[in-house]
Amino acid sequence: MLLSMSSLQNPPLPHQPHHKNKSPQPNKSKSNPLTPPSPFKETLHTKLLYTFNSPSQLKQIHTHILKTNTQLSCLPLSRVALVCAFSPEFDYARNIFARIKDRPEIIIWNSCLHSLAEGDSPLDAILLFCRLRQVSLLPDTFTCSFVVKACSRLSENSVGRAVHGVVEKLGFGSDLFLLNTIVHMYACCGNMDGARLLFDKMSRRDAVTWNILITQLTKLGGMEVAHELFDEMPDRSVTSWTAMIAGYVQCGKPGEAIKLFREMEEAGAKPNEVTVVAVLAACADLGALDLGKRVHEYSDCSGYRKNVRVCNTLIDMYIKCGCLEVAQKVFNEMQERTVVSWSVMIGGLAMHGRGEEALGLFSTMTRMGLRPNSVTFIGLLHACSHMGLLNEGRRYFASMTRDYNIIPQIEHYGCMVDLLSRAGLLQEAHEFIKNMPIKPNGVVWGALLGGCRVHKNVEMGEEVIKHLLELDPLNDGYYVVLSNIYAEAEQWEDAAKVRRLMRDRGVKKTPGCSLITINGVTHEFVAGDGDHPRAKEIYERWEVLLEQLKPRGYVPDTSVVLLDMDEDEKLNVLYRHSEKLAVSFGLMNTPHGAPLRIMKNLRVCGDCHAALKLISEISNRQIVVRDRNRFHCFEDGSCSCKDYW
DNA sequence: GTAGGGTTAG
Repeated sequence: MLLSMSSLQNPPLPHQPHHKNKSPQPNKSKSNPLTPPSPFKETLHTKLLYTFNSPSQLKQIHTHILKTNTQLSCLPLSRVALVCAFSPEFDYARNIFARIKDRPEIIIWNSCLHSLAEGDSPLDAILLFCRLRQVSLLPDTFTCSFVVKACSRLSENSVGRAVHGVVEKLGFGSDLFLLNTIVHMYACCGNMDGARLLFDKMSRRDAVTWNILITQLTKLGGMEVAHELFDEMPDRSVTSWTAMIAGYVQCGKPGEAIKLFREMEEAGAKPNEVTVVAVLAACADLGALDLGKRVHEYSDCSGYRKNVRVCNTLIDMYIKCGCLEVAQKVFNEMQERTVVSWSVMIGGLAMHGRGEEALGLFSTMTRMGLRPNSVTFIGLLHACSHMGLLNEGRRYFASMTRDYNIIPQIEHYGCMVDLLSRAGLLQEAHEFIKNMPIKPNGVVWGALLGGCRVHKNVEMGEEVIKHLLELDPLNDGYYVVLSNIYAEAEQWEDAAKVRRLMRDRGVKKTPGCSLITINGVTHEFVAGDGDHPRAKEIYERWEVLLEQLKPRGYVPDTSVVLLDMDEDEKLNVLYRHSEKLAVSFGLMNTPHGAPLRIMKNLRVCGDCHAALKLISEISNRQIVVRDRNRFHCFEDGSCSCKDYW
């Protein structure tokens, strides 16, 4: 920061001498009472008053005001301050201000500081503050709060600390508003010790003081300390609850977030728009459709549907809970949409295998003159890779930089590698990675590895795994895919080698786990689950299904089973994959024709995919499965992914 | 005049 601390802390300099020839002489010219108010006067006033950008234009208006004997205070004074603040005409402005009887000068500078602190260059607020100090203008608490705000936005801890010193020196050290702003400033600058020190020292605190500390802690991942403070604070406000809920969502604990939301409801606090956004995000993560729907109704009743962010999160929640049509309905009903609304919808369509519609929405969006951002392109490329839209994907990737000046990030490269790999262009994908201007990460190599499995390229898979094991040697997923590649090539010895490597390194395969919610109760099934209270019934239901599946061409594919065992045992493992158990359970416990919604922690295996397609036909049900990457909507014997996954 | 919110590649 190129700013001298001394300009903040030194005793203020005496007034600089005014330029006499520049000082305005108000009230000298009298307006002629016989002259009718001319339209010119009105126009000049309204037009110039709000359009002047330089001191010379200001002087022109000023002269006019003096000539017409108009009230000086009708000048937009904070604009005068802004225009003159960083020009040699600083004193000219001050001279005008000195003639305004009913308003102390500092108030005018304050409103100027306010807009600078909140605007695009908060640094100017700090510079102006220094200038005011130099000319001995005495700041008030407002002045200080705006400068502190500027420091927060710039993460300028040392300047902030200096301003804090000024605050103490001026005797504002007990102003609660100001101290809250300073606590926030320290926390924003990452100086939690400074924030905590001041917090502990404060003789009075209000909910805002606590909320500031809690919020910043949650942002830094300090959920435990945040929760302690939350428990300790005397008067929790809606913001306190919201900060905690949002914090849990942010750190990947949506279940905790929802637990807290229920506590909040019991405590009788009324969720506001921000709370709703946080809870909906938690519902989206968990696929908690029932609660999501309830929050939706609540938002309707409370008038929160006018809020774009609420709607965007609502759309995202429905998308991630598998209700694409409802999401589209919310999107269509929105009064105002932002680029985020469009991006959410485009990404959502991609996730649901509706690539063409995603592309269509993108073209509607751009036709309407809306500018896509980098996230929009992630959704778009995602749509292309999942539908095998090779040329479209390449075109969009080129277009993002050429037409929109958006520099591709690792995510965009990841999509491109995925696009090429799925399409079978493994060599080109490999070249693409090698030529990337940024270092490829595990996701990028992982996309290529996935392509090697689909297109059964053992050699390339072996090459790719080297990079992956270097980047992330403990990620079980990579070993599993490689082992699958070997198994599919019937290189059993190599598959066994991979399993030994896993064992030696202590890497364990994450067990598959599926969730299904029936009548508000979520049931969890883990692969091979024999412990479920209704395990026997569920297995029996599966056997019945199996007998219906076989005549329709279902042939169990045991190659996906990695374990070293005989064929019968493999079948046993295969038949206890978590999504098969969840579907059997769902069929047993829901009325005919009701759709089944299942959430899975891993990707659906090829065998389950084939089985679920047939089950949707046999049972005449829609089965929506959200796996770790995307949605599969099984209906009438086929899947929305069109088997391209 | 102080605190809190939306989309993101395998």
